[in-house]
Amino acid sequence: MRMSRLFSQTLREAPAGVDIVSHQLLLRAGYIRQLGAGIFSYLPLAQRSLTKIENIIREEMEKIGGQEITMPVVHPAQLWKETNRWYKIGAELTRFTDRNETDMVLAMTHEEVIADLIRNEIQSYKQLPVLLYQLQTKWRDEPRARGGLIRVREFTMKDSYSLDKSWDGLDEQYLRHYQAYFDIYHRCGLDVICVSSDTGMMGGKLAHEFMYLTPIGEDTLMVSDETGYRANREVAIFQKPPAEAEAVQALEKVHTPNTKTIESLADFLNIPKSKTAKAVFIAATILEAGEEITKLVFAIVRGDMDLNEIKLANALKAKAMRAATEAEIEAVGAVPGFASPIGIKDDSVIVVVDDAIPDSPNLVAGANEVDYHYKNVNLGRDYEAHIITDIVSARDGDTTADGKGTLKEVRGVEVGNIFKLGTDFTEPLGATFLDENGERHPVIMGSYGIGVGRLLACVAEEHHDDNGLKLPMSIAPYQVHLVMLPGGETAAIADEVYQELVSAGIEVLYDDRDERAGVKFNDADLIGIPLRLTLSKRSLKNGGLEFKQRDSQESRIIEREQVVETMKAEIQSLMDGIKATVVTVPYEA
RNA sequence: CGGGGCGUGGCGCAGACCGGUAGCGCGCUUGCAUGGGGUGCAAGAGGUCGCAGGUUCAAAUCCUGUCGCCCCGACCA
Repeated sequence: MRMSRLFSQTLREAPAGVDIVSHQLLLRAGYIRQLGAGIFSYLPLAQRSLTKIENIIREEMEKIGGQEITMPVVHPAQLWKETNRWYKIGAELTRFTDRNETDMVLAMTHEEVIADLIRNEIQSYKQLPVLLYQLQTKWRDEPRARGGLIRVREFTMKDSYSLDKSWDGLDEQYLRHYQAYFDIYHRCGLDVICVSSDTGMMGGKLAHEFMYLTPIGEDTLMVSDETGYRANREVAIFQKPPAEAEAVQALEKVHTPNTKTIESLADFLNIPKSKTAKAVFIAATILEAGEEITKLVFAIVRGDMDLNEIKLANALKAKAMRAATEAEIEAVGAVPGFASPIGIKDDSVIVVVDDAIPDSPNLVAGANEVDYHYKNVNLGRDYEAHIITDIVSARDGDTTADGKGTLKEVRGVEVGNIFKLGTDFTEPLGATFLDENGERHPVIMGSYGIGVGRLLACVAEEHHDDNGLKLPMSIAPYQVHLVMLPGGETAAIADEVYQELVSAGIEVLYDDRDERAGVKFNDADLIGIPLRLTLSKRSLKNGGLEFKQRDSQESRIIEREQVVETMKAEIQSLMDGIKATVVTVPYEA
């Protein structure tokens, strides 16, 4: 490609308010342009990289038996109503009606359509297992897009769906995806870790997320170097520091003016926060006898710990949760700031207690009276719990659940996920098959996603320097950047070299513009093609073309006759280097 | 959805408090010079100041509303 014709311009300065490196560089290097919040156009350079990433994904999907299909972006809402997600999912699912006033949705994922497809296409166990995948546009109306391509509303996703007749079959396909995903990321030059995760809106039995570790990541992960434990904080388990054993004391009301927070309470009474009980009020939407109802939930955790809303939602099997309003809290007789389950008569309130509380005697808790708390509050004697389970978040420095290691808190960007869905979608949609004995069973399903644009953004985060991008050979838009510095015969010779390289099947970005050396070198650095050839009067005098890798300071002269062969070898060598990073990763459930 | 910020040529910004000819840098066009890390000189093109109302003799500037974008939080696979 001649740069004089390339539909792309580099920018000296990044647009205002762009502060994530990948976003800045992809904009400045002319890869992407923004249309709206979380909506981007991909210019030729980005498109070429994305296509390469997609092809890597295709290869790895085909390797594990995947067959590519394409499903629609617009779905009749009927399907989503059948699985209940029409009702469960909030505003991130975009709904509209067509000209006949039929409810429609914009695809945010494709489990419904897959299940619909197979309920019509699959009747027999002989047709299973199957693995279907697509690379397709998703629309998710995120509350807040951010970080350039890190979090967008419209994006291309590789989503695959495994279909099996047995749970063992699902396990196998899940495992194959696990390794295939590592291979995909490694081939793109990205190192990731795999963590246990919540199943969220997907439902299902088990899920893992693939995380690129970076401080700009939106997910908090708990990892242990000693034990290899890795989990999203949403679900991370840990060993809770035990409270000191002591005899149960008599309940005692104390005057505690202006102590609405745990900090102020602990300070006022001069006790550690671990001697207090914190009450958090949540309005949870729960399905009861097929009806959605909103219930007030008292979540009780020890004052030195933080409530984990995902764990709480899972404990309640809640569809949705929000902070309760003061009015709702007061309506059941509790007093915000001084609230606790003690003396609450309203039996519609669900009390969920963290499992550290039963072992923590004589806590200080609210007296449901302004400026008063109780001392020596004990679960069982002073109040009852409907549910006792783990509902607090692990934190940096906590002990692993097995007691053998320490948890470290790191940030990550989720570049992929894998879900064991089981029959969550196939059952409601009636996607069944007949087994060897003529018995009908729901197909067992798995769902696996990779965000393609986000992956590119993460690679850009990982591979850059102060001057610009340094994309890995496997996904760089071009393999060689040929820089012609005008003067004498250089343009004519460079034209020939360009043709020779292209004829040899090498992907070349050829800077044929009448620009100064500084402009060309700076643009080349920004765009980040891995190999650079410079052809100038000086290089010719020195015996040929100057060769430099984007990722290196050194350069050397290559005779013109050797250029094609040398480039082939250099490309191969970089590809071999990437290949060496593609390794088997042991699966840890 | 809560909090904060910002909308002025393609990009980055000033002008606004104190209403009166819309300005700077980069980029773009043309010419001359230059020619190995964003070159110099000169001449140009390009903006109904997000949009809609209002106040005023007069609005980029003041007021009201609205739309959009960014950041933090909530939320989210």
